[in-house]
Amino acid sequence: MTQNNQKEETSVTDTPSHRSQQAIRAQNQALILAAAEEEFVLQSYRGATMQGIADRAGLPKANVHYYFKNKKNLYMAVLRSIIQEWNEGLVTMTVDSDPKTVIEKFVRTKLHQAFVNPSRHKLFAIEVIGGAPHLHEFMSTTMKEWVHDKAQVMKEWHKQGKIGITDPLQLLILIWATTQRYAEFEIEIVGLMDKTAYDAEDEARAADFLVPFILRGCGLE
Amino acid sequence: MTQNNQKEETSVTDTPSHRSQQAIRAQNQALILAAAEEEFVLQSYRGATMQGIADRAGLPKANVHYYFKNKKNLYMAVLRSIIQEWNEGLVTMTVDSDPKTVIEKFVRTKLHQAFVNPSRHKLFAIEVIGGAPHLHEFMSTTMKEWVHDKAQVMKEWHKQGKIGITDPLQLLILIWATTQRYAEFEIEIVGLMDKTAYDAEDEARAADFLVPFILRGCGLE
DNA sequence: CTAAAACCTGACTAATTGGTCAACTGTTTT
DNA sequence: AAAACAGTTGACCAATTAGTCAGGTTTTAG
Repeated sequence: MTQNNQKEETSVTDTPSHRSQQAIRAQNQALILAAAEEEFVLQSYRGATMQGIADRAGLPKANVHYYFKNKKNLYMAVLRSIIQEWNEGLVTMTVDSDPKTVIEKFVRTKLHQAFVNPSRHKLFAIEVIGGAPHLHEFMSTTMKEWVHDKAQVMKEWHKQGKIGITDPLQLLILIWATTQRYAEFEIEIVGLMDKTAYDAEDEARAADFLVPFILRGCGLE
Repeated sequence: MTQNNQKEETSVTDTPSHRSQQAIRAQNQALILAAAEEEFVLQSYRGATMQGIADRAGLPKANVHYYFKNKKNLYMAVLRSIIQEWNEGLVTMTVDSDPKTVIEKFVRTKLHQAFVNPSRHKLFAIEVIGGAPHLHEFMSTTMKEWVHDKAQVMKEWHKQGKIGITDPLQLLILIWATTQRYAEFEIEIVGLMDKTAYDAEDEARAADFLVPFILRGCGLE
């Protein structure tokens, strides 16, 4: 498509002639962020075009620039919303918690996030695979603290004989890998299942496999 | 960098004044493929530039076009070499095999490949995450056949009570996810270990964790 | 030795695309 | 009501980059 600033489709809800500027801002920003998320996943940073994002959002390109100064800015905004979700998926885990309960909850939470919002996980993965140039700060602060904290707890569990894992970091890596995989490799997995998209039971099927598998792996149950 | 066709660095081995055309072709193609692999991983398809690949290979851009007609062609050539490695990592697995031995071998092989050649795994992952537009054929033929074949074997194992897994596809997904993760998320994992690169023992550490964990998960040992 | 074939490359071009801007419309405030 | 402010947008520009090509050099075959 050539540089073409046509507005092809007004937003889903037919726009009333009077909208508060608050509402306009919020709606348009959300619209653009969602469009950008999809576009960045599909085309990755350099491949995504501002025009493409604008088209997907149903807005002219110049309007996208009005809300997000430039491409990098928009990309960072998308990443920020992903990090926010990551923070919400955290499970409370103390020395006194029951390992089995906590691990099961953690696996189910992460798996649910993966099925509900695969695009975000894909984008996060692409960023990390490409060297995480925009996530260094997050990974070396928030994430590292959380990991070290939880590793400490799990080491204590092991000392108390509650769990058969000596290297908690490896376990965290495994849990992330196995849960997020369903989002990241959606196309492959769905293809191997001879479908074109996950159906309603696939999350449950994955959970029913993963939870007992991981608990057995940890020497629980 | 502006469009600049300078040759900055002759290839590693000081070029003898006489080289057979066979040798020239082989060496340059290999040089370009390796450079392209790195560049495509770091910048992803659209972000990678022919100039960047040429620079990395130490050749002028026009020379890259001489060996690989165009960018897509070069990208496909890189993918083809990745698929080739995938095919080499296959483990023979029949109904009469010992599940424990086979699974351990499979995990170790995949893990080794991940540590030895992380770039390829990263590129493969980026391709799949982005919807596998160039891998459809491979995934719907070679890969699918292999998976269905192995799933059949594992189902038979389960029937004979040799293994505690009812859904072999889920197990394959888990093994791929956990082994390849060390390549794909190298930066994250290395960062969480407070290093800048894997050291000599990291592959062994991962194997020592993964192999028993997965075997326990399968109800073996 | 010579002609053909293969290889090499600097300079150029056409297309794409991030970003700007000035003029405009609609909303809020006083 | 009218000034000030926020949102909208088509048209434009400068930078980047895939791909071409003509004329060169080196290797090979006869």
